[in-house]
Amino acid sequence: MSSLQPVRGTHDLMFDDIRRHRLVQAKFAALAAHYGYSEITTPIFEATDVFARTLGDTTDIVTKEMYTFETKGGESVTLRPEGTAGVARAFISEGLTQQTPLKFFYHGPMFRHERPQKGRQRQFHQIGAELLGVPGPQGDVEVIALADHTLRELNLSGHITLELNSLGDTESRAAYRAVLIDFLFGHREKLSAESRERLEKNPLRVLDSKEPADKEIVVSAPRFPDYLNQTSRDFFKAVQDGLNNLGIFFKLNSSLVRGLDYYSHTAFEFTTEALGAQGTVLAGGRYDGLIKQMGGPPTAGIGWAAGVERLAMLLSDLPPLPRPIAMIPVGESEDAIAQKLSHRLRNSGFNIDIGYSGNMGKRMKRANKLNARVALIIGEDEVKQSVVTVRQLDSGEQSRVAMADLESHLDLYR
RNA sequence: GCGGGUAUAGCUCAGUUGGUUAGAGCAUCUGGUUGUGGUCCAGAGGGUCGUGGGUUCGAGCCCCAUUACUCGCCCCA
Repeated sequence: MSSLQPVRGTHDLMFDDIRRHRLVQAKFAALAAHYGYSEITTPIFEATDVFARTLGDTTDIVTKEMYTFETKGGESVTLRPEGTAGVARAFISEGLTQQTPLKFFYHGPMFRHERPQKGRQRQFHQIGAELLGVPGPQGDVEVIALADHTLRELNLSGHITLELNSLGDTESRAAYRAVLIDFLFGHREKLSAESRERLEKNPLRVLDSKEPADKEIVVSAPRFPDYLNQTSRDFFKAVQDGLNNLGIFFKLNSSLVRGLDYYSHTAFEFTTEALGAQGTVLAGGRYDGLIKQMGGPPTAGIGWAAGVERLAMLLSDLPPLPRPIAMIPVGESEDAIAQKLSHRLRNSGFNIDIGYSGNMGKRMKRANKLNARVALIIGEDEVKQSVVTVRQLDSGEQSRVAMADLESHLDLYR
């Protein structure tokens, strides 16, 4: 056991792990393109303000989880803890504000300095989609449909449920916040220490406290839906109708609160029981105020992000790896011709594995381990007659094929 | 940041009340087969028992510290 470890909360991804990640990315990328979204890659770090000013001064992400450092020029930069702020920044700095509606999707690493846990790492990966400049509920419906479709495409919809809530517009939220604070203050003494702190920083969070004592109080708390104004109510209704129209099932959850400050109206989470404490697999919402807050023109926005590690853990079987054709020179004198033949076959689209050294037995073992379908054996005899011995590894049958005819003979295994 | 659990071979794990030279399976390598893999047989290599200290005649085992992993809290994808 080596003492050389990757930095806490980071992981090397290889073999099946990275294949799972690729599968998630590839299926999502294909589907997003199908919905008319185009890919965007924003920098992995941004000026610290991009995150600090938008995510909310009181959120844990900003107060204690950001990887922030100073550049040689004295500028404060931060490794991105999430994807939306960067896309919003690009929207403004690339002068795209006249080109709405815009539909973007992305994938890539994110960084948060938290205590690692199952499904939670300091460097982790997200896929996400953002729809900019669509203020109406059809935007919410489309974005949620893309999320739902992505999960279905990954065969995960079975053990995942969609939870839905509305945080209302600014006016509704302010109104509710006021009565909620009022109510909670009345029960201040009975609240848990954590919730008393939440009361100061982010009162809505008290609603999904897991403390039994808190839960008891929360049951009789004023309910968010009752404080939505007519506009917010109509909007939420339209989103629900839209989802019903598409046959997408959801569960209303009035205590669902998104962590980041920039959300309004629709908030949603796809959750599972299968990942312990990290049940949220995909989450998002509407953020109509964000672009303006960052200095752009008022622009509606809605989007979501999903944790690739969490999705990857839920995937069942990976598709099998392609079976290569093993090129096996019998001795050193056949190396050159084997290499030349491999090159020719690779150029015609065949998947060729050529062992780098070892006697024939070793190379056959390697071919077997790689699950090769066919071995191409080239020895002195074969070279003399310009043929190759083609051995089917599953059946053990073998025959000789003229080198010139190899491509057409192997066509089955392309 | 707070709490619980774990740490023995490349991997998964045994290791009795503290007692000789720390084991198994899988994997790797060699040979049986110098032009034929998978199965089989025989053999080999591989360990500062996470790290540092302590108790003891004696520590993989007990105690303390520390690090990593892991699960939960907080928070979040």
